[in-house]
Amino acid sequence: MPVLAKIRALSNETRFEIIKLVRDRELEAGAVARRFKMTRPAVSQHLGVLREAGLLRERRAGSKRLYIARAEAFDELLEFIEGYWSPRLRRLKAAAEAIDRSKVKK
Amino acid sequence: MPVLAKIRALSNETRFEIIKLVRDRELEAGAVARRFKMTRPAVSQHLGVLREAGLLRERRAGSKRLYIARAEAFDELLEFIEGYWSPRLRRLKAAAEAIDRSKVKK
DNA sequence: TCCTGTTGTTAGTTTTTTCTAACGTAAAGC
DNA sequence: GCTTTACGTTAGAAAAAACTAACAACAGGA
Repeated sequence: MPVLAKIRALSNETRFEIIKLVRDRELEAGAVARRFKMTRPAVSQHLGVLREAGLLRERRAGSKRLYIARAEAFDELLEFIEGYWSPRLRRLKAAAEAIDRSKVKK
Repeated sequence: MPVLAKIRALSNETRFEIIKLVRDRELEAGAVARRFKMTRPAVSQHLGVLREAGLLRERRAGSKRLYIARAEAFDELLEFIEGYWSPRLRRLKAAAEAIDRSKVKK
């Protein structure tokens, strides 16, 4: 599942809030829906988008469906940003050290 | 500048690619535009969205405009995800240790 | 079996985003 | 001053996303 799909899924305010709700506890679909002003089917679709992007894990218990954030997804996001950013940090650090060396030579 | 605005800005494929282009070097607007199939004004608008969200720094040099990724923005993104995720990790770790202790007692 | 509670799915509308085409601005070179 | 180069901005069309209303599925009792 590509990283961009995860970012896209998080880019909607409702979904962004849902993710906060299910960070460290399972919550049933209805309980999630009750937190928002919009209709329950609308929230259900948002849950579908988050699940499709791999950000949510769905578990069925009787007629209920329980949702919770998927650890792997957030690790992947973290690694992506670190991977994107750290090469630049290394480059800046190397540049700073090169400047230091030239100052010492003077 | 809120984190959600940054995520929204990154959620578009073109903008996602632009950010990669200007990670560790300044690039003029035209050079960025030439990399994409769409018209130059369209890319200019994308640059505007990224700048507005705080992901890009704009510098004027004569009639040219140079863009490069803003370090602070990505640090903020990194901190946000870490801040969102680490409490859960702590909780899971504590739970695992509690189980270990109960096993030892047995 | 019939009814209720819990949920997803689909059709269709509204809203938002993305794009192009045309125009405006400002610096640089002649 | 005139022209060219390098851009941004605006208006409006096209495409995508988000929503509601109506319907379908399915488990769990009475």
